[in-house]
Amino acid sequence: MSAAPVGTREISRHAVRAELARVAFNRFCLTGFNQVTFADLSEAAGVSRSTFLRYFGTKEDVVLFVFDPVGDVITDALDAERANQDDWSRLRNALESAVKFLVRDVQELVTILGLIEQTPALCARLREKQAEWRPEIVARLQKTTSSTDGSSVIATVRVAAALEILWIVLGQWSASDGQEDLGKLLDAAFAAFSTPACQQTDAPL
Amino acid sequence: MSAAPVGTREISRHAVRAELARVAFNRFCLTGFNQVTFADLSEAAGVSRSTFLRYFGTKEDVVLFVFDPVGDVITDALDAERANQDDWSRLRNALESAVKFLVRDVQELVTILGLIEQTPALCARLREKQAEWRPEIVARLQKTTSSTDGSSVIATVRVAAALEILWIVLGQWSASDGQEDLGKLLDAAFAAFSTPACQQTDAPL
DNA sequence: TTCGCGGCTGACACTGAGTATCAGATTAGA
DNA sequence: TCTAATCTGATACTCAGTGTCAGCCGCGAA
Repeated sequence: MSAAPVGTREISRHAVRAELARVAFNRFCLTGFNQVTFADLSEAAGVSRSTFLRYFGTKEDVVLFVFDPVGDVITDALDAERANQDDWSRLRNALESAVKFLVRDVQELVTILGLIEQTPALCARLREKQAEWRPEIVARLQKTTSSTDGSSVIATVRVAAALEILWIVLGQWSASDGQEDLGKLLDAAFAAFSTPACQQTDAPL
Repeated sequence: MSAAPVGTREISRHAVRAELARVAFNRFCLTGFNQVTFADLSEAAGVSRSTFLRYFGTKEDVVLFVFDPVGDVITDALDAERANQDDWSRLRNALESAVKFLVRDVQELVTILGLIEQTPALCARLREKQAEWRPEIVARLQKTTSSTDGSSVIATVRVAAALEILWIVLGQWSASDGQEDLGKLLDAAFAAFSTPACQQTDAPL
């Protein structure tokens, strides 16, 4: 599914990319995203500025390229779901797949999320990626649904809401230093739609 | 509430800003946002590049500054709501205030939304503004609520979902060239949360 | 009216992101 | 081993955005 490196060239490229990102990430955390230039990064990594820029189109991508597969992860998980569940359950479970994919090293993810949170440019770019994922996810959510309607406002809104939950939950989780259980956080977040929406805003939990 | 120009200096500044934006907007629509440079804009407007940049910090703001008051409009509308309504109703009505504020000239707004839609940089910046509004809106939504809980996941999710609806509805509306009724579109969008969330994704409408 | 002050303007210089090109080194694969 | 594709570093370029500075304009006080 997600760009399995097949040729030796691809393997090499993938490895170099990871190493460059690793070196750069330390600099970003140390000095701050905006303060670090491509000249700094290339020097620290021991390659030319040209080469560094060839691996990452923009400075934001140096940090955010790890999120690229998330869109596919969600759509695939949505397909794997048994279709006789309601939209919210399917989305919740798809989101669980997404966070499972992201949480390989807890400490690393917490650090990345912290860096993103305090850097508006990174937040913005991440939102862009999120917007790119949405159409495909909407299509998959509707595909297994009986009637395929042309105007899919409802599905679009639900997917958009679910993707918002993804970042809200990850924010909560990283604020707790990765201690809280992501499954429970997802449940608590989705409760915003299942609870009777009375003026009582708080979760029973 | 929203920056009423008081001194003569403020009035002048406001007027110049509007005129510069007007001239620039034509260029953007004609040539495309990314193709137009500040040099082009300043020449077209008859001022120096320095002056133009003093009125708008970034090229994105030349287009998007009209959305700046929306955050305040929503929070104010939320306060004005009778508190004995449920969260979704209050948010829906607050959003109606927002779209009413935005729709002064239908054709103009449709054009702006079209320009934004086909320019990733503008989408991203608009999302940033949206994220800036959120905390204050969440606070207002909870303020009039009986128990003020510290962890406000539910309220945050609901506000995030509502703000997503804002752009989804505006997108739908501008796709119909401003023909469709925004109130009905809002209702249809919020139905994503009120309908029983069965696998039937489509709106009864 | 004249003076002085604060803000506006244009000109200029500068940093840094991102694009494009090119010659030479390297490597995959026949 | 040979060839062609690819990678690399160097260089030059455009443009966004920041900062500075001297001159100008309008406004209030003397």
